[in-house]
Amino acid sequence: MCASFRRTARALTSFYEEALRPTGLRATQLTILQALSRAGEVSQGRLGGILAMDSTSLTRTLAILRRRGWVAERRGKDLRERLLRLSRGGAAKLKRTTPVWDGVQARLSAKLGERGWKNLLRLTNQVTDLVADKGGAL
Amino acid sequence: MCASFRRTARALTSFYEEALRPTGLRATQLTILQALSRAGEVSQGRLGGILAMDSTSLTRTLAILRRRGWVAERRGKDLRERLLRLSRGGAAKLKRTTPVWDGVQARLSAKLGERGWKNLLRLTNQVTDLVADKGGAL
DNA sequence: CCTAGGTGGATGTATATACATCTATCGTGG
DNA sequence: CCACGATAGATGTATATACATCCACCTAGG
Repeated sequence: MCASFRRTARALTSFYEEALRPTGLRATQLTILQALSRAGEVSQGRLGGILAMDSTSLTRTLAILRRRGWVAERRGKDLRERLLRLSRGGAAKLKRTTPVWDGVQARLSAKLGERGWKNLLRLTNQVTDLVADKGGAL
Repeated sequence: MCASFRRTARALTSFYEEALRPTGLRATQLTILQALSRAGEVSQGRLGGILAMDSTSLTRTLAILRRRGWVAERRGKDLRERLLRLSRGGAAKLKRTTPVWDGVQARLSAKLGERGWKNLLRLTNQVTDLVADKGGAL
């Protein structure tokens, strides 16, 4: 099951990234911008929870996104925390990229069918919840 | 969809690797040994096709597996090709690891149900086939 | 106030993965 | 046989990702 999911994730990533290439955003980076757009200002740890990802893994990816000016961070009352949010430039980038992303999804959705698409999203989220303790749907 | 699959793949990988840790095999490495066990002697490019993975990405992972003595390679008639196969040590390692792997899968299968499990495998393979040109079910 | 244990991230290290590019080799038309 | 375009991997570079460990900071008990 793990191998099947990893394999499909590779295939899907390749499919999405081919379309996203002209935008200069990697699939993972777009995902983070989308998550921040929905979540508002969140700590790095909380973002890791949302993405079912080790929060320390985010340190490097976020460094890239900050360098490019798409993500801003500040200290909260708890000085250990990094509160992350989409910067103005990040919001603009996300807005410009969304049509491309919609296009890929539409092409895939056409192959899977509306019902298959929704079913698959539901199932993958269910599996994530089953094996990850912390949750918070993407 | 890409983000959902990547997210679930991360969660599943973490779930499997926690169980596999005592064996010293990473999930990806186990997958390659299993693939070689089923496929017999194959070229690197063919293995990449089976795993829906860029064949040049395999160069590094295979180097690790060869260093550990689990995978053997030889030149074929076509001197550009690397023909890969499970070494004797690799077969032994795979055999020792399989019970652990079975255990994880059983635990997950118990949560998903036999029917849900098979359904999910079928769907993921279907998606892979839809977005990847080359195939060959895992 | 002060200390002890806990928590949020940063950093070191290892693996996973892709793509562009390079090299060796292959097969074919001349 | 030979030059040329095609193919299999190797290599350079960048990102994605995890875990162990470290440091700073927090919180609660004394």
